[in-house]
Amino acid sequence: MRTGAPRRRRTLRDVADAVGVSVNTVSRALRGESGVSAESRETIRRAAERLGYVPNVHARSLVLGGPRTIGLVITNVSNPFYAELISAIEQRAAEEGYHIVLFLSEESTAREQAAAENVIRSGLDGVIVVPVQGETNPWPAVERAGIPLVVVNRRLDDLDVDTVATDNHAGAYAATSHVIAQGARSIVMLEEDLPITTIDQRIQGFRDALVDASLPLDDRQVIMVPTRRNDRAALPWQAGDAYRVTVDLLARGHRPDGCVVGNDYFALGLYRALRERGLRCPEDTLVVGFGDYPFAEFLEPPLSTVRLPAGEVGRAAVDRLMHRVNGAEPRSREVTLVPPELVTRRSTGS
Amino acid sequence: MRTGAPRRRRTLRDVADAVGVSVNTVSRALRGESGVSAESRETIRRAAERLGYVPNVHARSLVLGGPRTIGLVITNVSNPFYAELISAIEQRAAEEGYHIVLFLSEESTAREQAAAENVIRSGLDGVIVVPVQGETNPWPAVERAGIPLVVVNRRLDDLDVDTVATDNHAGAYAATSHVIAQGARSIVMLEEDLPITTIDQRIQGFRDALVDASLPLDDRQVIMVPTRRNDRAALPWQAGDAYRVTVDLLARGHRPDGCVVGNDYFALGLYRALRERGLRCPEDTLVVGFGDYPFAEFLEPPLSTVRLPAGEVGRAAVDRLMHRVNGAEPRSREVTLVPPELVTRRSTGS
DNA sequence: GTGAAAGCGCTAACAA
DNA sequence: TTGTTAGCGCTTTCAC
Repeated sequence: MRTGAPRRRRTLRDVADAVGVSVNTVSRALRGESGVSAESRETIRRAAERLGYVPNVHARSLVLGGPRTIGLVITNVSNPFYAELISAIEQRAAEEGYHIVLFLSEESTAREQAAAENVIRSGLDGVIVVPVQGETNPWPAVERAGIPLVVVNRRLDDLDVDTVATDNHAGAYAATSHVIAQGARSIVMLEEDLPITTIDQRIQGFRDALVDASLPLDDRQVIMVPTRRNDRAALPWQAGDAYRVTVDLLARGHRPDGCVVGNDYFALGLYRALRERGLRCPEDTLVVGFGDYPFAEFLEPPLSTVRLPAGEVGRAAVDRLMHRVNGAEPRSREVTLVPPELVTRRSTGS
Repeated sequence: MRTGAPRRRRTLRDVADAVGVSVNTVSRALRGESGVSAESRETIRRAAERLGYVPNVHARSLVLGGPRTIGLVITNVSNPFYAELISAIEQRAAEEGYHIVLFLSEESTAREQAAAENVIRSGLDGVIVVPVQGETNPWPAVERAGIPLVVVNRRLDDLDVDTVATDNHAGAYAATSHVIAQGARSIVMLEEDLPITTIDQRIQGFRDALVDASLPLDDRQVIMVPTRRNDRAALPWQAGDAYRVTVDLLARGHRPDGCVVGNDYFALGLYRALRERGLRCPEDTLVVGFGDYPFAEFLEPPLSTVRLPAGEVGRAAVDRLMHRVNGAEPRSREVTLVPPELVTRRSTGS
């Protein structure tokens, strides 16, 4: 039980006064610099301890230059893609001597807005962001505040900004072409119902592959799985929602012989729905996922999927940001597109 | 192509001199405060822009008090448990007005050491850490530097420190008792070969459950899956390694009728090994996992598993840390144990 | 070995 | 509306 007013934080001055030496001496003593008698050093140390002296980082940073810090604004950590992305970014940034301040937007524009404000207020040296792409776009303001920005994994078309992303169109095109090559003719695509460029581009890749193969294209072939990202932080519902959508599809009499799904969680739900209807994969329906999540290879049947280059994307984003943080040309925005890789397994008959 | 020496960073002073007003006026103009004529404001803005003036955060922080920041040192983001933990911690910390600086140790003592040094150097307000528990333990030094510390998910027995963890013993005990209740008599446990308390305690829980059920206990019932965390950041090898270990086990003629595995990835490998041998789950062998990873419910058969309270643990850790950061009793360490929850599904015959 | 003084770049009181 | 004066808490000359 401590009493009294929440007293002012102790400073070097307080310690100095208590011991009866100068501020300078205390500073050097506490930092272990030479040029202080062993005796006074001890006295000072003890006084500091007793008073509960804690150095003021901001004052020190002002003189010495504080740690360099970049913000990382991610929508969701539970997505294995982002997990790998974070890991790569943290590692590369650490190599460059930068700290990472993590903000989670959870696909909410409000939280994204708050993150952007914090980035500006804290004056971070730069920021890497996976934008929510909702009604609002707080990132131009960050650019205007002079904070270098790199957008990752999604495109911000209304903002002329450095971007590093997966080539989702190519990924979806390759996946779709693959199931066509394996004999599928009636193909559906399942995508999460999020208004983001990532998904737009995948849908386009799907369509282009069908068209290029001279297969008929019907809008109903692209099925949107309602998103729930706004409700929950984690994503465990993804498999369940894909399951329900697929059950519904099958109940209406559809019998696709090929399925391209927007992420590997969806494939889990799809597998279950197919099993329950007595449909076999790959005999009756080929399935290809997106992400190559750690479980994909161990499903029954092992899941063909588009492996996303999360590590590469992350490292490229840091490199790009470092470039600008270190004062390189203020105006030369570029878009880096990293190609994904199709991994074929038994779910597509390989 | 820019020439000349890497010139000093611009300050308010520079802008003020350029325009011919006082530093103060520039400050207020740039911050959009009232009490500056629209005219000079524009002039000042333009001059600042032209000179490439960027405010010095450290100086501002010194005056205003910078953002409060806590460090979060995690071993691995690819583990869904940690993903949820990070999410919960970030959210709760944000509510309290704190930023999160993320350090990834990847189960490497070297990186953990570096993280600890950075925490001290940066003078963070506090730190939440999942310790590596290797040869070295850099955390006492952090405590000594006066930085409040909360250990999460593992116990640091040689350090008297606030700890928030899952009750792993209880989880393993419950899981094991459950498969016993479901009829298993010859039970094995698969655990990752990491020298951490988490795993020690689970093994103990497993043993205690067997003993309490008067079942024979043999050291070979606990099978260690070699870890590879030191090589790779992500964890996609976990399923594969568990697979190999299980194949080996079955090849040696063992036929356990119950398996308790240390994480749900292991269950994936186990499932495959059983399938290949023509063993059925749950008919021939009951399986229970740890983690309730997002895919667990959608495996075939759906996986019984111990759901870990990652969110609760994370929030409790932040609360505990806030307590100390806000200057509460310096010496009253406590260990909070959050109970996990057994989720029974068809893999144990439910 | 120690202290006095200056200054890091900014904001805030108070004058003018 | 603007400028002057004081710090914020620390490190760093440079005397003594």
